[in-house]
Amino acid sequence: MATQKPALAKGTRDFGPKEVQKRKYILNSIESVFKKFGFMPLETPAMENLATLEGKYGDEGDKLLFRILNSGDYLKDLKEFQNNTSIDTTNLPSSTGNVSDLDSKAASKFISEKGLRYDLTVPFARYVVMNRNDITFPFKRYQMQPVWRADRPQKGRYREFWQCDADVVGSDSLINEVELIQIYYEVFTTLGIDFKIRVNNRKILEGIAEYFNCNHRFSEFIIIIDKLDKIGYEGVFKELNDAGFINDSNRAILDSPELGLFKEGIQQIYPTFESQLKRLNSLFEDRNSEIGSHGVSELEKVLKLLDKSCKQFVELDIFLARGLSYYTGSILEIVATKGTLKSSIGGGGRYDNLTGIFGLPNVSGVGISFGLDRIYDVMEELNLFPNTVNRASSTQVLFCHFDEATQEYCLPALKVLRDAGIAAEVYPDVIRKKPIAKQLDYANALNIPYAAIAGETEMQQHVFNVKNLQTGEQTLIGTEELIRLINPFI
RNA sequence: GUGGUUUUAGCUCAGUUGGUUAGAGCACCUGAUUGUGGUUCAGGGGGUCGUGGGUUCGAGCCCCAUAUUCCACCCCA
Repeated sequence: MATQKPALAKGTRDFGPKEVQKRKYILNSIESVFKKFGFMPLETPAMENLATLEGKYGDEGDKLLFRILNSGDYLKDLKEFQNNTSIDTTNLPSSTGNVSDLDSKAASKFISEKGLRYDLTVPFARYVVMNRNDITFPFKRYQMQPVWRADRPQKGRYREFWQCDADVVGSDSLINEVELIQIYYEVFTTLGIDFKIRVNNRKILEGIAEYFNCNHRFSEFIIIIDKLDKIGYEGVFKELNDAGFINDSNRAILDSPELGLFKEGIQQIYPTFESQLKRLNSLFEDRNSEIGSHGVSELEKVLKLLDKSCKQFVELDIFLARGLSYYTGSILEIVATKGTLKSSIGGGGRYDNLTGIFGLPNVSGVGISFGLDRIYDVMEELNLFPNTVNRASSTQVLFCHFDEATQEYCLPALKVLRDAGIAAEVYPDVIRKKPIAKQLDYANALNIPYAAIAGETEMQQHVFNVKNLQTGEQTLIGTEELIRLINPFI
């Protein structure tokens, strides 16, 4: 049989012992903060029905869904369609009943019914609707699981990556926004990451669109406006023009540097959040933009409730438009301020209508997400992992021996150490040639700090020759002393 | 989805205008050293040059296709 060359699927990675150790450190840090704020765990399946996933993430998102081929004879329905029997073809792009007239998107409806989850929020909304009678609202849940996107991999972008989400559904209160920002603050402070939280409100964006008379093509307009800090005023104006947004009714405003005021000017001219929001509000009042004013008052309330230490990391970005199409209120985005990763390491917002799609209207939700893999990349680049998690093995002591007799002599001591809560192991094989050198090599490779060497003489004296592998010091001590050496507090 | 880039030993990478048997460092194994590692010295094993085609007397090098890596755009964690 020909051997095949082992390889990973595109955009996926293995995590060796060291990586897992460090990823768990991040996960544990996040989870403990989630718990402290009263969130409860949830896990959902890797795959969902495509009907659950499709249409929730916009057209771009639909393209990035990983679709699962139906099991069994997955061409069966397609053949039936070809034979034009019982399938309703009215909603399909091709109603000719001819397979060759179908495009891939239409054909996929016949051969794929399930997909891998794209995020954790939509499966959560699905769960809430299905379990509405058993859930006590407001429901606070956290969820830490992998998600999949059929994206082209690049820096900070993978096809399989983990999200750590905390969401509250069934509560309109802006206290939730405040608490979620506090969670961000606590987690990133604990991990030692320099960050800033960019905040905005979807209603402010809608107010801005109204201000420029562009609310008829809201998201398109906002996506262009959002690029202001990237491509500048001229770039935005050109893109708006190319997209046909500029007309006689708004040419004057867009042409004026007032557009620049929003991004380039507003933070300089108005140094505090309060003054920025006030200025924004007066613009909205000029236009009678009720929704814009509403967004301003929501943000004002959130900022008012936020404690000082937290607030210094918050930055108002009135053009921040996160892609997910389901946000209706607050919008949050986290970026690391040091390191080379420019894209966000977390994000979130409020969504009022997500459960409505599944038949449970009037339940408002708000949530945040941590991007585990990007957080890992930032911490790795900036060397932020503590030394204790940089070790692959947690073993403290390796018992080294020369033959069967001395190996057996180690076993009772090994058990005593483990019973005392100390991670310890015995080298499993008996080595005839240079046994100690081999076993010390093993301990070094695994960064094990102590070696307990048992030879003929040690066995007779009921002791071990305990070697500190960092300093090279050796002492002859018994099991009890060995325990105290490793953990003086027992 | 668009554009560019990468792939040669376990790892990181050299490899001249196409020309004998494809190299280095690290790692690994053996010995100097039969109870002591991270230092030194000597020796050793290991590669269908991503894969499949093509051009050529001859291909790691040129051409085509494909996979993959990384990067930018789009979009996003």
